[in-house]
Amino acid sequence: MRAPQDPNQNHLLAALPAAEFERLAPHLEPVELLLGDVLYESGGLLQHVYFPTTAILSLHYVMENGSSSEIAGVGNEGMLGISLLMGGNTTPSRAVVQTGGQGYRLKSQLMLQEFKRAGPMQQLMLRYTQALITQMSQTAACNRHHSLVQQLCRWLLLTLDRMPTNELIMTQELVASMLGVRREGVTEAAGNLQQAGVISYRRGHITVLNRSGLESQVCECYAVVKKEFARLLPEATQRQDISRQSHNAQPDAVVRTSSRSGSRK
Amino acid sequence: MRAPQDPNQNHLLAALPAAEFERLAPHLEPVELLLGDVLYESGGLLQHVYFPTTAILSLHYVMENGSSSEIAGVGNEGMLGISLLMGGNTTPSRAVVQTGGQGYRLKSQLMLQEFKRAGPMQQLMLRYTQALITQMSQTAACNRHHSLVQQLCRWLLLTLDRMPTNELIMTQELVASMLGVRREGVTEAAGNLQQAGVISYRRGHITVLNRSGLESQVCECYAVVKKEFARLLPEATQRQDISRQSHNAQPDAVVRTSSRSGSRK
DNA sequence: CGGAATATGTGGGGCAGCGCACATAGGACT
DNA sequence: AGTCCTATGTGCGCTGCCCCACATATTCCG
Repeated sequence: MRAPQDPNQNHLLAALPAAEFERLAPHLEPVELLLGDVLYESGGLLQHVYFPTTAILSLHYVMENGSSSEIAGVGNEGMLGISLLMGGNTTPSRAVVQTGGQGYRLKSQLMLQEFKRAGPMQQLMLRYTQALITQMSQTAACNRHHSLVQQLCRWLLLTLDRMPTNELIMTQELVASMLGVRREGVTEAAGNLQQAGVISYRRGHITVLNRSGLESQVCECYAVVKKEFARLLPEATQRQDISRQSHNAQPDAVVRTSSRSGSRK
Repeated sequence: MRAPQDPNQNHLLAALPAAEFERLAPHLEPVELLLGDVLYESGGLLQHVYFPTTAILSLHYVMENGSSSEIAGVGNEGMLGISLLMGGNTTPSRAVVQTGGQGYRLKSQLMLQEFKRAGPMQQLMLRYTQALITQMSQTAACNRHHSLVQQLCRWLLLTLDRMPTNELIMTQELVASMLGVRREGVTEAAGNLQQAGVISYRRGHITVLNRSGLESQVCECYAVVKKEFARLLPEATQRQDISRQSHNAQPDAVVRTSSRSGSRK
């Protein structure tokens, strides 16, 4: 149904030296990730870690009163499940699929084994962790100091960077829950951007028409995060045209994630 | 001038197995940390990591427009300089002394060496990193969803837990810059708490009179962070009365931190 | 003891985002 | 074509926090 994927589409996997990659490749299990799938529940056990290729995942904090905010996003530049490596077997945050697509998953056990070799994989994961921390910190400060429009621009740009196209499949309601604001607020902010000719949207679709328009309105937070990623993960940031040939370009069987409890609402 | 300190006053150091502790102990350098000292500048090189005993440190993000927010605090339960271990040689955040006191520092080189043994120290530090991430995430969500008073309570409780007394040496101006809000906002919020008999303050001093009063007004974020610390670092959370006897209870020479550029404003 | 510096109190006006209650419109399904 | 569900637009009053300006109080220090 979908185009076959390649592990090298994930920048972290692509950045691994051949030896490490070979060791893991047979265990990388291609998965189809559907919008709204809940990959980790807050406090739940981590059975797998995920390497998105075309999908985008999102780490959320859900508050007692039901409102929530995105803490960080994970696309093809990263991995979901860092807290496994940090030694907790559970995450305190919830992980959901923000943009449907594909990815690979790996059993926690195997990932942990590889990490504990204290080799290139560990190096890479630690640097990725640092980048993630930067993203979270910046989000915290941005939540405090910047306007909704600025934050929307930041979020759009970060998402756009993880997408092959410039069209997001995304309702304003969903965007609102990412940013932790009211839906009406997003309607208004998106309206502004549309009037300015920067984006256009219709029922569940947002198309970015003019990227530099976003960049002119975004707060500094976007650039800070991008720069830190580039600094910490140069191998994973640059294009990987010259990288390894695909291994299992034709995945044997695509596994669907089981828990789809969050598909609606 | 001050009471001599003991490395075991820092919970992370106290949680180290004897072998690791012995290896590091000779290199732990006692330092006096003064209110306002800047230990790391954003983007600067990390020369040392710090283990506070009686001091409290604070990680800040400073925005382009000059406003700032605390991202996380580090007291005797933790260590400053995690990003060294994650592989960046620099921090993106600024670290300042929030409450004057004592601590130990260790040359980055040595810390890194110990970390790379992939032994108990690495385990401990990774778990601490996870706890720190939780704190940052919770801060991000809290900034979005909770009121100033709630956040003030959270901040007071977290700080109190790191203090031997219940009196903070702290102006409202400083608290405001921690929370990333206006000074007047803090005045108002603190006024509420004072009227409720929960705290009392005078020019630069805040005394907590009724801890449970704070707990009744605080948002969930406080408990979440505490719980996660307890889960991840049980050795470092429980009392350490039974731990090792002090090694250099009488520090040979107390070093003062050099960069004191931030002592005022 | 008197003055300067700093910390805190107070008030007015403004605005961004909230909560609520609807009105409208797009798209899917029959 | 009609129906229903969901997504989006809009208006209102409200509140929390902002910005600015200034009044007072405390402490330090010469």
